[in-house]
Amino acid sequence: MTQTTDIQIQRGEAWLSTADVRPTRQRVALATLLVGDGHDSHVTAESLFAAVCEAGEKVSLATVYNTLRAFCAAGLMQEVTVDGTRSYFDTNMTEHPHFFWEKSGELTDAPADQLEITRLPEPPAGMEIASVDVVIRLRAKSS
Amino acid sequence: MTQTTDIQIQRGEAWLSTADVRPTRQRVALATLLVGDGHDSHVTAESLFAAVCEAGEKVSLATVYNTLRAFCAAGLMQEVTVDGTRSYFDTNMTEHPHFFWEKSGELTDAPADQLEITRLPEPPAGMEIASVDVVIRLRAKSS
DNA sequence: TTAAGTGCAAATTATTTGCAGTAAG
DNA sequence: CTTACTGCAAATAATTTGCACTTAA
Repeated sequence: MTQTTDIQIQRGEAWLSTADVRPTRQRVALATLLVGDGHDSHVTAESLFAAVCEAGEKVSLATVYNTLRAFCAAGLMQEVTVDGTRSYFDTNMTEHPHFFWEKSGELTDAPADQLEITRLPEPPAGMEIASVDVVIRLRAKSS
Repeated sequence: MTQTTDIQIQRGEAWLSTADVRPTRQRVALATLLVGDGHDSHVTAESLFAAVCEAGEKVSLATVYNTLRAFCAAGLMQEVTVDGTRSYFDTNMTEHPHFFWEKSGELTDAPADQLEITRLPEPPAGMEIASVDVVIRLRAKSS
Protein backbone atom coordinates (compact mmCIF):
# COMPACT_ATOMS: atom_id res chain seq x y z
CA MET A 1 0.00 0.00 0.00
CA THR A 2 2.88 2.38 0.65
CA GLN A 3 4.02 1.69 -2.91
CA THR A 4 5.91 4.61 -4.43
CA THR A 5 4.82 5.60 -7.90
CA ASP A 6 6.90 7.12 -10.67
CA ILE A 7 4.88 10.31 -10.44
CA GLN A 8 5.79 10.68 -6.80
CA ILE A 9 9.46 10.21 -7.56
CA GLN A 10 9.21 12.75 -10.37
CA ARG A 11 7.67 15.22 -7.97
CA GLY A 12 10.50 14.64 -5.54
CA GLU A 13 13.14 15.12 -8.20
CA ALA A 14 11.44 18.22 -9.55
CA TRP A 15 11.34 19.66 -6.06
CA LEU A 16 15.04 19.01 -5.55
CA SER A 17 15.90 20.55 -8.88
CA THR A 18 14.34 23.85 -7.82
CA ALA A 19 17.21 24.25 -5.39
CA ASP A 20 20.91 23.79 -5.52
CA VAL A 21 21.17 20.32 -4.01
CA ARG A 22 22.68 17.29 -5.63
CA PRO A 23 20.00 14.64 -6.22
CA THR A 24 21.59 11.62 -4.66
CA ARG A 25 19.71 8.35 -4.25
CA GLN A 26 18.92 9.01 -0.58
CA ARG A 27 17.89 12.60 -1.16
CA VAL A 28 15.50 11.60 -3.92
CA ALA A 29 14.04 8.97 -1.64
CA LEU A 30 13.46 11.49 1.14
CA ALA A 31 12.19 14.17 -1.23
CA THR A 32 9.73 11.69 -2.70
CA LEU A 33 8.33 10.99 0.74
CA LEU A 34 8.18 14.69 1.56
CA VAL A 35 6.48 16.09 -1.52
CA GLY A 36 5.55 13.03 -3.58
CA ASP A 37 1.86 13.27 -2.74
CA GLY A 38 1.69 16.88 -3.79
CA HIS A 39 0.94 18.06 -0.28
CA ASP A 40 3.13 19.76 2.25
CA SER A 41 4.38 17.55 4.99
CA HIS A 42 5.59 17.91 8.52
CA VAL A 43 8.17 15.52 9.80
CA THR A 44 10.68 14.92 12.50
CA ALA A 45 13.98 13.26 11.74
CA GLU A 46 12.73 10.12 13.40
CA SER A 47 9.39 10.04 11.60
CA LEU A 48 11.03 10.56 8.23
CA PHE A 49 13.59 7.90 9.03
CA ALA A 50 10.81 5.47 9.92
CA ALA A 51 9.00 6.33 6.70
CA VAL A 52 12.02 5.84 4.49
CA CYS A 53 12.79 2.51 6.13
CA GLU A 54 9.21 1.39 5.63
CA ALA A 55 9.46 2.42 1.99
CA GLY A 56 12.29 -0.07 1.68
CA GLU A 57 15.01 2.51 1.05
CA LYS A 58 18.25 2.24 2.95
CA VAL A 59 19.20 5.62 4.41
CA SER A 60 20.97 6.16 7.71
CA LEU A 61 19.48 8.28 10.45
CA ALA A 62 22.49 10.60 10.38
CA THR A 63 21.85 11.21 6.72
CA VAL A 64 18.23 12.02 7.43
CA TYR A 65 19.36 14.65 9.91
CA ASN A 66 21.98 16.03 7.56
CA THR A 67 19.57 16.02 4.64
CA LEU A 68 16.87 17.86 6.53
CA ARG A 69 19.40 20.50 7.45
CA ALA A 70 20.60 20.67 3.86
CA PHE A 71 17.02 21.10 2.59
CA CYS A 72 16.46 23.91 5.07
CA ALA A 73 19.68 25.63 4.07
CA ALA A 74 18.64 25.29 0.42
CA GLY A 75 15.32 26.96 1.15
CA LEU A 76 13.25 23.86 0.47
CA MET A 77 11.93 23.48 3.99
CA GLN A 78 11.79 25.32 7.26
CA GLU A 79 12.26 24.23 10.80
CA VAL A 80 9.33 24.75 13.14
CA THR A 81 9.80 24.91 16.88
CA VAL A 82 6.89 23.58 18.87
CA ASP A 83 8.19 20.94 21.18
CA GLY A 84 11.49 21.36 22.90
CA THR A 85 12.32 17.70 22.64
CA ARG A 86 12.41 17.36 18.88
CA SER A 87 12.70 19.40 15.70
CA TYR A 88 9.93 19.55 13.16
CA PHE A 89 10.45 20.33 9.50
CA ASP A 90 7.82 21.70 7.14
CA THR A 91 7.89 21.76 3.35
CA ASN A 92 5.51 24.71 3.34
CA MET A 93 7.79 27.73 3.15
CA THR A 94 5.15 30.41 3.57
CA GLU A 95 4.48 31.98 6.94
CA HIS A 96 1.45 30.19 8.33
CA PRO A 97 0.05 28.96 11.63
CA HIS A 98 0.35 25.39 12.85
CA PHE A 99 -1.80 23.02 14.80
CA PHE A 100 0.16 21.03 17.34
CA TRP A 101 -1.65 17.93 18.53
CA GLU A 102 -0.35 17.66 22.05
CA LYS A 103 -1.40 14.06 22.55
CA SER A 104 0.23 12.58 19.48
CA GLY A 105 2.99 15.12 18.98
CA GLU A 106 1.80 15.63 15.41
CA LEU A 107 2.17 18.93 13.62
CA THR A 108 -0.17 20.03 10.82
CA ASP A 109 -0.88 23.21 8.92
CA ALA A 110 -3.67 25.45 10.09
CA PRO A 111 -5.44 27.34 7.31
CA ALA A 112 -3.53 30.61 6.99
CA ASP A 113 -6.55 32.46 5.67
CA GLN A 114 -8.44 31.79 8.87
CA LEU A 115 -5.90 33.62 10.99
CA GLU A 116 -6.25 37.35 11.19
CA ILE A 117 -3.72 39.35 13.13
CA THR A 118 -4.74 42.99 12.94
CA ARG A 119 -2.14 44.41 15.27
CA LEU A 120 1.31 43.30 16.24
CA PRO A 121 3.57 44.67 19.00
CA GLU A 122 6.12 47.22 17.84
CA PRO A 123 9.56 45.69 17.58
CA PRO A 124 12.00 47.27 20.06
CA ALA A 125 14.25 50.03 18.74
CA GLY A 126 16.83 48.86 16.24
CA MET A 127 15.09 45.53 15.80
CA GLU A 128 12.87 44.22 13.10
CA ILE A 129 10.51 41.30 12.99
CA ALA A 130 12.10 38.31 11.31
CA SER A 131 8.97 36.19 11.54
CA VAL A 132 5.90 35.60 13.65
CA ASP A 133 5.35 32.03 14.73
CA VAL A 134 1.86 31.01 15.67
CA VAL A 135 1.29 27.58 17.16
CA ILE A 136 -2.23 26.53 18.11
CA ARG A 137 -2.02 23.74 20.66
CA LEU A 138 -4.86 21.26 20.44
CA ARG A 139 -6.26 18.82 22.92
CA ALA A 140 -9.22 16.48 22.80
CA LYS A 141 -12.42 18.33 23.54
CA SER A 142 -13.33 17.64 27.17
CA SER A 143 -17.01 18.53 27.16
CA MET B 1 25.82 45.25 42.88
CA THR B 2 23.93 41.99 42.63
CA GLN B 3 23.27 42.24 46.35
CA THR B 4 20.03 40.59 47.36
CA THR B 5 17.80 42.64 49.64
CA ASP B 6 15.38 41.40 52.29
CA ILE B 7 12.49 42.73 50.28
CA GLN B 8 13.49 40.59 47.33
CA ILE B 9 13.70 37.51 49.50
CA GLN B 10 10.30 38.32 50.98
CA ARG B 11 8.86 38.59 47.49
CA GLY B 12 10.34 35.22 46.62
CA GLU B 13 8.94 33.61 49.76
CA ALA B 14 5.54 35.18 49.24
CA TRP B 15 5.47 33.88 45.69
CA LEU B 16 6.31 30.37 46.83
CA SER B 17 3.66 30.48 49.52
CA THR B 18 0.97 31.09 46.91
CA ALA B 19 1.52 27.55 45.71
CA ASP B 20 1.92 24.22 47.34
CA VAL B 21 5.70 23.97 47.31
CA ARG B 22 7.93 23.56 50.29
CA PRO B 23 10.16 26.62 50.71
CA THR B 24 13.58 25.05 50.97
CA ARG B 25 16.74 27.14 51.03
CA GLN B 26 17.48 26.53 47.36
CA ARG B 27 13.91 27.17 46.26
CA VAL B 28 13.80 30.46 48.10
CA ALA B 29 17.10 31.44 46.49
CA LEU B 30 15.76 30.66 43.02
CA ALA B 31 12.38 32.26 43.69
CA THR B 32 14.11 35.40 44.89
CA LEU B 33 16.02 35.64 41.64
CA LEU B 34 12.89 34.96 39.62
CA VAL B 35 10.43 37.39 41.18
CA GLY B 36 12.50 39.39 43.66
CA ASP B 37 12.55 42.48 41.49
CA GLY B 38 8.79 42.48 41.11
CA HIS B 39 8.99 41.82 37.38
CA ASP B 40 8.36 38.69 35.41
CA SER B 41 11.43 36.91 34.26
CA HIS B 42 12.43 34.53 31.54
CA VAL B 43 15.15 32.05 32.21
CA THR B 44 16.74 28.90 31.00
CA ALA B 45 18.03 26.32 33.45
CA GLU B 46 21.57 27.38 32.62
CA SER B 47 20.92 31.11 32.98
CA LEU B 48 19.21 30.65 36.32
CA PHE B 49 22.00 28.38 37.48
CA ALA B 50 24.56 31.01 36.51
CA ALA B 51 22.56 33.67 38.34
CA VAL B 52 22.23 31.69 41.53
CA CYS B 53 25.94 30.90 41.52
CA GLU B 54 26.75 34.54 41.04
CA ALA B 55 24.46 35.40 43.93
CA GLY B 56 26.68 33.23 46.07
CA GLU B 57 24.09 30.55 46.75
CA LYS B 58 25.05 26.93 46.39
CA VAL B 59 22.48 25.06 44.30
CA SER B 60 23.22 22.22 41.92
CA LEU B 61 22.25 22.37 38.27
CA ALA B 62 20.08 19.27 38.63
CA THR B 63 18.16 21.00 41.39
CA VAL B 64 17.64 24.02 39.16
CA TYR B 65 16.12 21.74 36.55
CA ASN B 66 13.99 19.89 39.07
CA THR B 67 12.90 23.13 40.71
CA LEU B 68 11.85 24.75 37.45
CA ARG B 69 9.78 21.69 36.68
CA ALA B 70 8.29 21.77 40.16
CA PHE B 71 7.40 25.45 39.81
CA CYS B 72 5.69 24.73 36.50
CA ALA B 73 3.75 21.83 37.97
CA ALA B 74 2.70 24.07 40.86
CA GLY B 75 1.40 26.67 38.44
CA LEU B 76 4.00 29.28 39.32
CA MET B 77 5.65 29.37 35.91
CA GLN B 78 5.15 28.12 32.41
CA GLU B 79 7.47 26.63 29.89
CA VAL B 80 7.82 28.47 26.61
CA THR B 81 9.05 26.72 23.50
CA VAL B 82 11.01 28.95 21.15
CA ASP B 83 14.34 27.35 20.56
CA GLY B 84 14.65 23.64 20.09
CA THR B 85 17.96 23.53 21.89
CA ARG B 86 16.86 24.76 25.30
CA SER B 87 13.79 25.25 27.46
CA TYR B 88 12.66 28.67 28.58
CA PHE B 89 10.59 29.32 31.67
CA ASP B 90 8.42 32.35 32.28
CA THR B 91 6.96 33.58 35.57
CA ASN B 92 4.18 35.37 33.68
CA MET B 93 1.33 32.87 33.65
CA THR B 94 -1.03 34.81 31.40
CA GLU B 95 -1.25 34.04 27.71
CA HIS B 96 0.89 36.64 25.99
CA PRO B 97 3.24 36.96 23.04
CA HIS B 98 7.01 36.80 23.31
CA PHE B 99 9.90 38.46 21.62
CA PHE B 100 12.71 36.08 20.84
CA TRP B 101 16.01 37.81 20.18
CA GLU B 102 17.57 35.46 17.69
CA LYS B 103 21.09 36.80 18.11
CA SER B 104 21.36 36.55 21.86
CA GLY B 105 18.86 33.79 22.46
CA GLU B 106 17.03 36.02 24.93
CA LEU B 107 13.31 35.80 25.50
CA THR B 108 11.23 38.76 26.67
CA ASP B 109 7.56 39.61 26.99
CA ALA B 110 5.88 41.46 24.18
CA PRO B 111 3.07 43.77 25.27
CA ALA B 112 -0.06 41.63 25.15
CA ASP B 113 -2.32 44.60 24.53
CA GLN B 114 -0.52 45.37 21.29
CA LEU B 115 -1.40 42.02 19.79
CA GLU B 116 -4.79 41.73 18.22
CA ILE B 117 -5.89 38.43 16.78
CA THR B 118 -9.34 38.91 15.32
CA ARG B 119 -9.78 35.50 13.80
CA LEU B 120 -8.36 32.11 14.63
CA PRO B 121 -8.58 28.88 12.61
CA GLU B 122 -11.36 26.55 13.69
CA PRO B 123 -10.00 23.65 15.70
CA PRO B 124 -10.52 20.32 13.92
CA ALA B 125 -13.55 18.26 14.94
CA GLY B 126 -13.38 16.88 18.44
CA MET B 127 -10.47 19.13 19.33
CA GLU B 128 -10.27 22.31 21.29
CA ILE B 129 -7.62 24.96 21.51
CA ALA B 130 -5.45 24.51 24.57
CA SER B 131 -3.43 27.65 23.94
CA VAL B 132 -2.12 29.86 21.20
CA ASP B 133 1.59 30.54 21.27
CA VAL B 134 2.84 33.61 19.51
CA VAL B 135 6.57 34.14 19.17
CA ILE B 136 7.86 37.23 17.40
CA ARG B 137 11.39 36.58 16.24
CA LEU B 138 13.58 39.65 16.21
CA ARG B 139 16.76 40.46 14.36
CA ALA B 140 18.85 43.60 14.16
CA LYS B 141 17.39 46.04 11.70
CA SER B 142 19.36 45.72 8.50
CA SER B 143 18.54 49.02 6.83
C1' DT C 1 9.63 11.23 62.68
C1' DT C 2 8.99 11.10 57.84
C1' DA C 3 7.98 12.20 53.39
C1' DA C 4 9.82 15.44 50.30
C1' DG C 5 13.94 17.75 48.54
C1' DT C 6 18.88 17.78 47.23
C1' DG C 7 23.45 16.66 45.17
C1' DC C 8 26.16 14.02 42.61
C1' DA C 9 27.34 11.11 38.96
C1' DA C 10 25.59 8.07 35.67
C1' DA C 11 21.90 7.45 32.22
C1' DT C 12 18.89 9.20 28.40
C1' DT C 13 17.49 11.48 24.26
C1' DA C 14 18.02 14.23 20.31
C1' DT C 15 21.37 15.67 17.36
C1' DT C 16 26.11 16.41 15.37
C1' DT C 17 30.59 15.16 13.76
C1' DG C 18 35.04 12.76 12.23
C1' DC C 19 36.57 10.02 8.93
C1' DA C 20 37.01 6.40 5.51
C1' DG C 21 34.47 4.85 1.66
C1' DT C 22 31.02 5.94 -2.45
C1' DA C 23 28.96 8.33 -5.96
C1' DA C 24 27.48 12.52 -8.81
C1' DG C 25 29.07 15.94 -12.26
C1' DC D 1 38.75 12.60 -11.59
C1' DT D 2 37.29 15.49 -7.65
C1' DT D 3 34.42 17.18 -4.51
C1' DA D 4 30.36 16.51 -2.21
C1' DC D 5 27.60 12.89 0.12
C1' DT D 6 26.96 8.86 3.07
C1' DG D 7 27.29 5.63 6.86
C1' DC D 8 28.82 4.33 11.01
C1' DA D 9 30.25 4.93 15.48
C1' DA D 10 31.85 8.09 18.74
C1' DA D 11 31.09 12.83 20.53
C1' DT D 12 27.94 16.53 22.27
C1' DA D 13 24.39 19.05 24.64
C1' DA D 14 20.41 19.47 27.29
C1' DT D 15 17.94 17.24 30.52
C1' DT D 16 16.58 13.34 33.67
C1' DT D 17 17.22 9.88 37.08
C1' DG D 18 18.94 6.55 40.85
C1' DC D 19 20.26 6.65 45.25
C1' DA D 20 22.20 7.95 49.71
C1' DC D 21 21.89 12.00 52.48
C1' DT D 22 19.50 16.25 54.43
C1' DT D 23 15.78 19.02 55.93
C1' DA D 24 11.14 21.20 56.48
C1' DA D 25 6.87 20.28 58.81
